[in-house]
Amino acid sequence: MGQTDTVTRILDTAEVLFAERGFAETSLRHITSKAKVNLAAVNYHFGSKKSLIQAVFARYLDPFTERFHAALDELEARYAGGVIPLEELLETMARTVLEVPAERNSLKVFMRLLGLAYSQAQGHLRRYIQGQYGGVFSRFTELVRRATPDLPDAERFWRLHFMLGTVIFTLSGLEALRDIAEKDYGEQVSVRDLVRRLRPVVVAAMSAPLPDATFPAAEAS
Amino acid sequence: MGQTDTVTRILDTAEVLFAERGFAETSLRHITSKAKVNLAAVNYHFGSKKSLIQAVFARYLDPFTERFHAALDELEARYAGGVIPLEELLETMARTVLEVPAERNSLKVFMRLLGLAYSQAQGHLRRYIQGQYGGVFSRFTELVRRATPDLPDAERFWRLHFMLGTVIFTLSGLEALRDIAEKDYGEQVSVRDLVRRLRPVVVAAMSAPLPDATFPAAEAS
DNA sequence: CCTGATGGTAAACAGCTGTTTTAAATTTAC
DNA sequence: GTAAATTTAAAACAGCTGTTTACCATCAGG
Repeated sequence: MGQTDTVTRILDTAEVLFAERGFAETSLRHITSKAKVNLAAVNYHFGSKKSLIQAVFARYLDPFTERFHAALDELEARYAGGVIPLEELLETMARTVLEVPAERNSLKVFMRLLGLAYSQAQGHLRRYIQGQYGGVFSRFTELVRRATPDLPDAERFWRLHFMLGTVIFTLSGLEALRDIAEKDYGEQVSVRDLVRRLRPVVVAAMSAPLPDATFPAAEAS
Repeated sequence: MGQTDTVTRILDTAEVLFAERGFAETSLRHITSKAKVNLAAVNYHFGSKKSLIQAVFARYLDPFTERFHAALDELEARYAGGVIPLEELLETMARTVLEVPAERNSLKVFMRLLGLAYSQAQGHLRRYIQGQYGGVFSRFTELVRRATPDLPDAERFWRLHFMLGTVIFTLSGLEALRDIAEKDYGEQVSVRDLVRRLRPVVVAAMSAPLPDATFPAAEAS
């Protein structure tokens, strides 16, 4: 192997470029030239560009799911079959999300990738992620369900996705927002600071009053 | 002119394809063939693909800004220099956002485009939108500032973006989420329904308690 | 020393991209 | 009716895309 493994050099370069420019806008030639690797190496090691994209995600999501499962195990044990409070669940998820990329100083990249996974059409990616990592998410939502028994199922579903949107949108567009914030308020914004600000907002959103019932005979839409 | 203007036929087709697949993934040939228009017509009428993308946005954002300015005028007149309540401001914004594409039944497209404008790197687009339509947004945030005098400026800034994330993320990924929701809860979800669910969440989030102050000597990050 | 992998390289492939060019058709103005 | 200006049409352009091919290096086991 070279000074660093060719495979990891490709992954390291690819994830940064993907995060910066998106998948379609990042060519294999751009990746390989920046990684100082031969063009064919990508297809040799990964088979295709699609698989490379999935590999980039797997390198984050595999450790994430493992740690998250472990953290939930620990939590369930601590509460011994009782109900785990919502704050505790959210806190645990946030901590795990931050832990994984922290080791490589790449939270920004990780979040941006998550955002792309949602926004870019890339059907194969959503299917891959859903199939590979849908399990942890189900486990988490089930625990959230027990923590918020008053919330109708549909309402909880939507609110969870609202908050997912908040977090991914904010942290993935962080670069741009940070620039504006600093210009307007001269304030240095760290991720840690943002998470601190996010917490009360997410909690308040999840415990907001239920919406007024719609009149059953409202016009169709 | 043909049965319908060539220019509008291009725009109609382009916005749908852009919304479905993103900008880079949508070729001019795809657009023109589906619009039954000659390939060169795009470059003839719009000059370039970039300009076509901007034109697609302008067709939504121009009427939006006009109406939104008018609605804010009306609101300021009604409250005669006094403070406009936050709920009123949010309500007005929501109403205007829904009004514009309602005439063409293309809210889904509009939201998806907004999401793309944020998530796709496309530097020129963000610059164009910021330069062309930054004004209304500034006016709106200033009114929000007066409506929430207790909120520190930075906190308000971030919360507004949190909520922007929630709305854009949800409504732009609506297709996918709708599929999941229907499968899981057998529920038909209309945009109107979603907006109804969003309202209490957004209000609660904006009025959430302030986060605990960080200890000044916390470790850097 | 030969054999057979394994990892890496350069070149070529077919296909699609946005854009331009050239020519024909159509509309408008006088 | 003729001339000028728009608009459409088809073809060609250069450039980039992901992928494949054929070839070379390195090195282990026999």
